[in-house]
Amino acid sequence: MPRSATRRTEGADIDPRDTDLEGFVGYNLKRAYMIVQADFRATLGEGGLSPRVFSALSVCVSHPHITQSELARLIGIERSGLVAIVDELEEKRFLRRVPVPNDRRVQALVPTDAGRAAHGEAVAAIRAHEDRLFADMTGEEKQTLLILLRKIRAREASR
Amino acid sequence: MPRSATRRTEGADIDPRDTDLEGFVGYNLKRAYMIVQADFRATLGEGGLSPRVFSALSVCVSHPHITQSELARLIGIERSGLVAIVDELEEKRFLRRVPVPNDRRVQALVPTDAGRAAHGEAVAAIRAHEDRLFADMTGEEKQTLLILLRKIRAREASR
DNA sequence: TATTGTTATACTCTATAACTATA
DNA sequence: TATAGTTATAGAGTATAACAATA
Repeated sequence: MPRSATRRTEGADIDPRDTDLEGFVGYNLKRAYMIVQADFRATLGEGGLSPRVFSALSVCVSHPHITQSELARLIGIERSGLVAIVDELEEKRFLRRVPVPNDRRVQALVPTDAGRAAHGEAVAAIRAHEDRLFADMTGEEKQTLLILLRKIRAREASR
Repeated sequence: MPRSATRRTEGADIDPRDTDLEGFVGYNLKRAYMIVQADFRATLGEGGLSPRVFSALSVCVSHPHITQSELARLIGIERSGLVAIVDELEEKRFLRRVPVPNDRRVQALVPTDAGRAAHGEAVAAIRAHEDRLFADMTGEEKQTLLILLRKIRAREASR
């Protein structure tokens, strides 16, 4: 059956592959990202950490006493956008803003015990979520994907 | 110089690789996506098509007389969200909402000559943008990336 | 009853600009 | 003059729920 016969208002047999859209990395990147972040949120649940809040907590755990400006740069957002994130983490008692003696402008971010525990649990949940979501990919494929995504990210460093 | 000596409020020598964050596909996906979509917008400029508007136009050009519901499903957004997109494309005279004889509920989307022309120009600009952005990747790497991203997208079909 | 297009609404994420207090 | 944190604000993008018209 020629496609032209069923093209109008039919749609059921439309092959998404024949749009030039499907050939673009950007489009596929967005669709994949939407799926992963939706599943991330579903995994961590209603009161759970959002992707960006988890990212911030994760860096604070790895780099205690990091400043907000450094953290913002590291996770790729503006300083102003970080305020609400740190507010949320501080309200949850997952970290504290600690004054720094030598420079009274900055406030170092220090994870609490509860923060480290919550981080550990989140990491476990997210590992399970990614294992589930990428179950049809081999370990090598996942590694290749990481390498290629980091290659795109490397473009950002030069800005 | 051991890292512990420079850990506090220094930050200049923090290696982003040593956060567990960097090991997650989701995080790398997001960072890469942010870079690509920002460059997309910069490429198409102020009055230019946004990613989602381009996507909609692209599918309309490939599948003239597609309905809004079909289009929404194809590009992975809600019907309600498509209204503003189609409004914008119709205001720009890039497509028209055309009544369908057999079913007066639906309105088929038909690209205009101007719409097809604008689409062609956008495709050329986006190809150049991706060629530039992924200049350090081989053709094979780009192909691999597309395949892996589509593998993630395949998860969505089962919902 | 179900579907199409639509509106109203809210939420998340991000960015810009301007402020303050420090340096 | 410059920087850290902050506030105010606006703009994308998305989703949910409800509605009228039509099937």
